[in-house]
Formats: sequence, structure tokens, C-alpha cells
Amino acid sequence: MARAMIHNRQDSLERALQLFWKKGFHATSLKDLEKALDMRPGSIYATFGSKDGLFQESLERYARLGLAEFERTLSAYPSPLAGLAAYLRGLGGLRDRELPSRACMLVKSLLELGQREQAAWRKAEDLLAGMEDRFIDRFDAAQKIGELDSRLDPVRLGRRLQADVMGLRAFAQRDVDSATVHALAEDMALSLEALRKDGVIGKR
Amino acid sequence: MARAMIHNRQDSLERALQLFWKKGFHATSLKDLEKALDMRPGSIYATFGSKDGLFQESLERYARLGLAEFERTLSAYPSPLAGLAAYLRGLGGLRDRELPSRACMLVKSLLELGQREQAAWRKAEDLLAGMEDRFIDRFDAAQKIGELDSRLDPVRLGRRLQADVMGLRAFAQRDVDSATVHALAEDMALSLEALRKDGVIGKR
DNA sequence: GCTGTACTTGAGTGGTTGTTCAATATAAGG
DNA sequence: CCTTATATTGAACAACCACTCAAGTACAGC
Repeated sequence: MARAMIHNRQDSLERALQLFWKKGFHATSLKDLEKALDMRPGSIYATFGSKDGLFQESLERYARLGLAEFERTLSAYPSPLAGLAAYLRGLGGLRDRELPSRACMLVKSLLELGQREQAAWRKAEDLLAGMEDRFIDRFDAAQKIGELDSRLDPVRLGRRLQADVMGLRAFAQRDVDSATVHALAEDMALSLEALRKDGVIGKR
Repeated sequence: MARAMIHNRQDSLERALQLFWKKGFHATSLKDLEKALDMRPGSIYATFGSKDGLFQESLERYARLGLAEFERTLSAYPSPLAGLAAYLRGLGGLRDRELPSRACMLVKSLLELGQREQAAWRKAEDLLAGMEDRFIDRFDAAQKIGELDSRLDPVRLGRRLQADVMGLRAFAQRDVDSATVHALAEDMALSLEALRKDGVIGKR
């Protein structure tokens, strides 16, 4: 055969993701990427095609990992609404962990990118739509087991939850302390739990 | 005296604001600004100092106009909570008007800018903090006239409202239709109105 | 109509951008 | 040990970036 690759593709992608998440698409230069990936331009282009392609792959990885964490949280709680509330409370700790950015990378991309980066913008939009679907699905499930009033609309609740998450994470990007973010997440979680039909799943 | 200025400063600033709001700081080049302002680089630099300076002035103008519209809405309604709810409902029409972007320019800047554009980032943060103060102030007023339960915390409510607005406007930047945004804004407005103490201001 | 002054111009600055590709390095197979 | 196949390199490229400044232009007062 031939020469062995010295760089692990997934590892390189993870490093690129961290950079893009932190600085955004435009502010991340190829020189930045060369340093972070410890690769020369030729290798980067041979592996990922273009800066835009690398960015789009980063978006996909980000969404995949984010969704996995979401599912992990859900499965640790006994009911859909409890899981969703726990997810919100978990986001309250955004300022405690060390992350490239407190804001969602998909939202950052949605707001930063325009017509000239249409493909990447569409990718971010599609991934957000997938997340919305997952939210809606959980409200649907809550309704099916009688945890949620049947007169409420899971679609509207799902979108509201997505807007809440977007708002919480954008707010967490401000110059505020951890306790403030925790309090905000707690308030959102309480609003969500207030939807629960009393006495059906748990008692009050 | 000397030669008269052919460009109105406020008008130029407004054009720059529209561009920056639409494309963000990094994606807006000086060539774009030259075309939009119909000014040559020398004039732009003589008038505004630098791209960064022009951007910061745009941020200030954006916040000033946004705050004025907010106050206008508030003053058209009989009580603080009614005014805030109307403000949210007004944002539901984000996709009906033709705007440079549906998302808030301050939030876009907060998410796009980093350490290298520290001054502009701080400006966005300060302006957002001012908006938060104004929200808190309205909840305070609602409490003083007995429209809001005295056990609730105006500071937390103000931050929650800011996160709601951030989320609503970020969501409106997605590829969704106008009715969806209206519905989301309506749900947020209803949540806010649910805080009203029954029978104190209006009847149910 | 001349002069002084301030505004405007646009070619030019040095640096950076994303991208390419011929040359080189490194492995396995024969 | 030589060939073959692939991975990697890094100099070079055209285009673009934010920005400067000497020259040109238009106006008010004289």
C-alpha cells in the first residue's frame, strides 16, 4: 500500500470544531486551523476539501454530540417532561464548564452566515430543525402517557422550548455570573414543569 | 469657511447600520461600505475613524432606536405588564417587515465578536445590560402598582424576558414562516400576562 | 477673481485571505 | 532494494483586507 496517515480524522475535526465554535466562521483563518490541527494547507485541503467543507463537517459533529448529550439526559429521567426540565437545568451550568463558547454553535452560525455561505447556513438550519423535531417528539410522548394536557400543542411547545434554549445560551454569552445563568435556567425549567398535569405522574 | 459636506452623517450612519446588521462585522468589507455610503475610503475614515469605530457607532444608534420603539410601545398601553406583552406580540411580526436581519444586532455582535474586537463586544454587552435594566424597571413598576405579585423577583423576570426576546428573535432567523413566529410570540406574551395578579388591574 | 480652508478623492500601502500543486517523504509489495 | 501508491509539505498565487495620504476640488469671505 502506501504511506500511513499521521493525523486522526476525528481528532482533527474535533480541534477544528472547537476553533469554529469559539471564533465563528469568518474570524477563523486557515492559519489558525493550521496551528490547531498541526497540519499544512495541503493536508487540510486533501482531507476536508475546503474551509467551508471543514466548517460544515464541524457543524454536523457539533449537532451529533449535542443531540447525544440531550438523549443521555432524557434517558436518565423517568418522564419526558422531567427529562426536558433536567436538560434546561443542565444548561444552567454553562458558565461552570470551560467551553469554546456558551452560545450554541448552530445559532451562532445561523446569525453569522449569509447568502454567500448558503450551504453552511442551510446545514445549520437543518440541524436546528432536527433538534426542534426531537423536542416536539418529547412533548408528544408526554401527551401520550398523560403527563401533558391533551389540549396543548406539542409543536408550539417544542418551538417554545427551542427558543428558550436559544435565549438561555445567548444570554449566557453575556458578561453575567454563573448564579444568574443557573437562576434563569431554573425559571425556565419551572415554567416547563408547570405544564405537568397534577397527580398523573408525580404528586405535587 | 470651507467646502460643504455632501453627506449627512446620520444618514451615512444609518446605511452602515443596515449593512452591519445584515452581514455582521467581519463579513462587511470596506468596499461594501464604500458602495452603501457612496463614500471613498478617505471620507469614511475622516468621518468615523475606523471600521471598528463606525461599527460601534452603528451599535449605539441601533440600541437607541430600538429602545425608543420599546418606549413607544410601553406608553401606548395602560400598564407595565400589558406594555411588555404588547412588545412581545409586536416582535411576532418580525418576518412581516423587511429588515436587515430578524435577529437582534446586539446579540449577533455578542455572538460574533471575540477578544480581538473587545471594545465593540463591550459596547454590545453594555447596551444589552441597559435593555435588561429597562425590563427590570418595568417589572418593578408593575409590582409597585400591584399588578405583579410582590413575592416575585423583578430582576429574574427582567432577565427571563430578555432571554425570551433573544430566543424569539434568534428563532425568527430560522427558515420558518411568519405564522410560526407570531404563535411563538403569542405564547411568550401569554406566559408574561399569566403573571398578572387577577382582578387588580383588569378583570379576567 | 483670488485665497484660504475644509472636504473628498482614489491610487497605493503592507499584510492577510483561501487555495493550489509540484516536490518530497514514507510506507508496503514484489 | 526498487517500485508503486498515498500522505504531507510549503512556497507561490491572485484576490482581497483595512487603512493612508498627497493631490484635487468646491465653497465662503474678501
